[in-house]
Amino acid sequence: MQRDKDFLKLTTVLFRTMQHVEAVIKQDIQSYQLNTSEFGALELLYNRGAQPMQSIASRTLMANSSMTYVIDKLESRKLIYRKQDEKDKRVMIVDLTDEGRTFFECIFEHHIIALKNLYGHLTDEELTLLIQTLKKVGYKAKELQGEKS
Amino acid sequence: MQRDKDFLKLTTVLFRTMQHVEAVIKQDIQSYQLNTSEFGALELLYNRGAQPMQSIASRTLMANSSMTYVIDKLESRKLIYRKQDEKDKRVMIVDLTDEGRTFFECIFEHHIIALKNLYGHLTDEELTLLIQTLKKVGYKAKELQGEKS
DNA sequence: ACATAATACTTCGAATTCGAAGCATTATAG
DNA sequence: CTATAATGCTTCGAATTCGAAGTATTATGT
Repeated sequence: MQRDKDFLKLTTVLFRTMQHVEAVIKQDIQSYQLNTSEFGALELLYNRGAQPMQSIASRTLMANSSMTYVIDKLESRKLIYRKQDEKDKRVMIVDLTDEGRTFFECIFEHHIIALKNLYGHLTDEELTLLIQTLKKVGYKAKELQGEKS
Repeated sequence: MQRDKDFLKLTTVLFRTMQHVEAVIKQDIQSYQLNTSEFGALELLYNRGAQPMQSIASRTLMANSSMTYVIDKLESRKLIYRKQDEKDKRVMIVDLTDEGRTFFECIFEHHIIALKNLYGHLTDEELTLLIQTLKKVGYKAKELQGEKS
């Protein structure tokens, strides 16, 4: 059946494309001495303000335990800081330092240029439709995730 | 600029979707006691026959050193075997054992069903266009990869 | 109010991936 | 033909990620 073959094809193309896209983005982000997880955390804090660990982890789709590792590294570079929540002492609030904010603003412009190089050849229609269809696949995948065998 | 925002959006959607898709596919493949790298190697050997290490690594987009690790594990389970190339003694040829071939045939059908659940709600047009546009992005990313900052 | 459960984060050990260095073999330059 | 370079694979150590267990705090049921 042709459709079955297309499903296999899509899987292959998805993995291959992601591999290459990740490499390009990683290369860009590495030039700022960050990895993608660290960049993701900074971006989130920059755009949405201070967050509990938990919320950073869930929004960046990482395990809590991994987030501790990522935040530790950013904290040791003074780009962010932790403070205990006043109301709930279990919660650690993470926020950008002034240094971290300045740093992120500086690299973000460069990052946009890298994305333009990567996606700039797509037409508006391709771009819109790609986002839309990927979302559709993503929703279904997320839906399937919760289930058991 | 709207297009810049769409580039950011595409990046987010791409990573999020991949995260979920990978989780679903990993979940399926894990039920056969394999991980995606192992599955990828088996699939390649099944579809294209015996291969040198090198060629498995490059086709699955993995580092040679990682491939040694993956092939070691599959070999210890007797699903594949290594043999030295006659003509060039540096080269190790990898091939499925009979047991490995039977095993892969058995799991492959199940795998297709998992993919149907994942992608089955896409129309033919969406499927075709998604593959096509992803390829376009992938080619560009691959092209950019070779370059230096 | 108190025992129990739930929650938030961290620590720990394991798995997977990579790059650099090492080893053996083959190709190449002179 | 021989020294040197290139190639193919493996070994090693480091980085990153996860899940399970541990700790501290808060919420809940009775």
